[in-house]
Amino acid sequence: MRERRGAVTIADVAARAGVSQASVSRVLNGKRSVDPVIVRSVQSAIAALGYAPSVAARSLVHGRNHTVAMVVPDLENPLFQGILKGLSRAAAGDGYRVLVADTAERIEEEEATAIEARHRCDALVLCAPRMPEAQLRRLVARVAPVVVVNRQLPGAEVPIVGVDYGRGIRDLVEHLTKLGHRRLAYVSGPEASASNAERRRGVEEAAAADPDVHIEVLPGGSRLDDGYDAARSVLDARERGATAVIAFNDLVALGLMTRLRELGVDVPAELAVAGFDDVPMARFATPRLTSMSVPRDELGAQVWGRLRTLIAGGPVEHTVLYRPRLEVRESTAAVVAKGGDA
Amino acid sequence: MRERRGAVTIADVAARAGVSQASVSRVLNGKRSVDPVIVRSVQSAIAALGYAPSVAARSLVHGRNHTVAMVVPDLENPLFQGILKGLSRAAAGDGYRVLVADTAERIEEEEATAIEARHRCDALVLCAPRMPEAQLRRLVARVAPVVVVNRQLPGAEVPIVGVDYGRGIRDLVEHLTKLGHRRLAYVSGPEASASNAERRRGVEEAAAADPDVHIEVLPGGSRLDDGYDAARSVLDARERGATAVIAFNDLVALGLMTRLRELGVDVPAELAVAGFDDVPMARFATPRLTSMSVPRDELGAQVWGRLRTLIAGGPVEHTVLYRPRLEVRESTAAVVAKGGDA
DNA sequence: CTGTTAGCGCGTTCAA
DNA sequence: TTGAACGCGCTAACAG
Repeated sequence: MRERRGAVTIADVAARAGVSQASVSRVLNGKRSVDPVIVRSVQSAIAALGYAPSVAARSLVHGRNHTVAMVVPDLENPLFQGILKGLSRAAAGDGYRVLVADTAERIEEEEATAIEARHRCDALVLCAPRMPEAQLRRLVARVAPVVVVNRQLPGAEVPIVGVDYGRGIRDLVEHLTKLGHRRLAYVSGPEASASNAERRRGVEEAAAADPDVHIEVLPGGSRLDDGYDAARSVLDARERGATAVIAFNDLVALGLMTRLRELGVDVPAELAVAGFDDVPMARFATPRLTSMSVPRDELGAQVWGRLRTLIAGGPVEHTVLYRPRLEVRESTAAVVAKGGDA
Repeated sequence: MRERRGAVTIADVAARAGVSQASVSRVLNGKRSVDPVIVRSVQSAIAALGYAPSVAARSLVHGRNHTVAMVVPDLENPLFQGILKGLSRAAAGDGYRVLVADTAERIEEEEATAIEARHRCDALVLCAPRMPEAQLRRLVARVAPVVVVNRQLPGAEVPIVGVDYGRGIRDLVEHLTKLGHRRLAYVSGPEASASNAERRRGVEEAAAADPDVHIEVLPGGSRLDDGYDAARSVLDARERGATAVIAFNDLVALGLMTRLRELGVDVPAELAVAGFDDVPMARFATPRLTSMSVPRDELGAQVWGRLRTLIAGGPVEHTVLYRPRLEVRESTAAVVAKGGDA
């Protein structure tokens, strides 16, 4: 791009090598058989002139960019960061690059951003946890090829790569109930977030599966501050008998633990706390945070695999959901008989 | 891109509106004055056909992509994440998008990656903290327009946006000496890192400025684990009289504090700890981590400003270095008279 | 003010 | 095997 006017073109190479442009093109693309003599002269001409093919011209001819875009609401989110990293590295292996289209949380601009990004790229990765489902369906049909991250979209012709949050939550609840916890609290994530909805479903299923288990849902958020601020309502829940808390994600859990420590609440002795995502910091918290591990980079690699198939004209591959892995650490311990409460 | 063969082109619009392609083009670009009647008919044709201009064709004609690439060694790094975010949002405001070129720590491929990325874009942002200076100089000249992040490059014709690490460290040392600390330790970052070198220079200058102050340099790294592992040597330094530690960055500081807590060393009573970068978690650590705040997003915005000027054919603007701001928190406190040591 | 023409740089027929 | 010619979709001259 921005080939400073007068950049060396294939014509210059052809002239210097004394052959036609077509021959140069063939050498460049290894097409057909070309006389070895010509090959050499072309190659040396290329080297001498420092020629590099014009990406723009190639794109125009092929209708392909070798670029894909990833649409995200917030680059701050560790999950998306991991996916971006995994995606960009995997794609690079196939000569593709990744464009970031950060919508800065403006979900009303998400659709337009996606469409615009699609015009510049061969395919899209859509991370739109809060876009209304109907809108997402329409969008997906319009911008194909596309891979959707972390959302269910029943019946839609689109590959989905994500995390089985429901399953993760159920596994986490099981871990806690095995430790003797019966009354739990779930500090939820952003209201409209699809992955939060899945977690809540997991919470409900877990509660429904065992009549002894009760899970209270508390408002929360997705960041450190949200967890910090949720301490108040968490402690209220504790008054009502809760002995363990599951946070929407690790950031919330870490923020919560910070506040609890300030308030002199001992984790896990007085209250067990668990997070979700297993961010690096989880292992370094005090106490070390029990969490559900999600293979962030691997998700990105899987996304690329699906995308690549689509770009090559292949079929919509099956949805793949990673089952989070329980990482038991210090923040969750067996429930302790508790004195004087109702 | 990937205009499915047979996408609607400007010719279709022209035909439907009963005008020439040139007229359509004019309407599209608001060039010259066009008969309002034609404008309307073209617009309705565009709407009816759902026409969207081909980015590839435009790029070929203009020699511009409206895309810039950011080359980074590691997307995991909070600083680069912040810059990417700030850059991508600022660039979006001018209709530009950002391509990420993650070199996956392979510094030997950095140059090739940068050149390749440059072919797809109108300009480059180079984050190459470990690239040898001579190589960087050559590269910068070759891929212009380009902005360099977080490195000094005396005499080179390139805008630089960065952080004044030396100044930051000196301010931090001053903070500690005011608290009565005289013997400090600096847990350094990656060996070849330019920003680590600047920090070390800051350390030396601070020590040179005050004969009473001694600063010992310890090996370290850039991640949580590195800080955790550095605890051993930090404690050795403490045996030698050090009462305060400055870590390469917050991650290292946080990892270090985790280990210290495990070992029963009280921060800040027995040892003061300070970090650098002021990542969100710093405020939520226990104790809350004193750190030097760096405006990550703002850096990205500044980078875009410089890049935009360059793309528009403007001059190489002055280097801008942000002076980190001291955020005093709980992890640093006044030195306490210490009993029985040498 | 509008239409015609000529490329932008490359890949790809189709003859030779 | 090679080269000439055309077209990808669009914009910028130049006439009219």
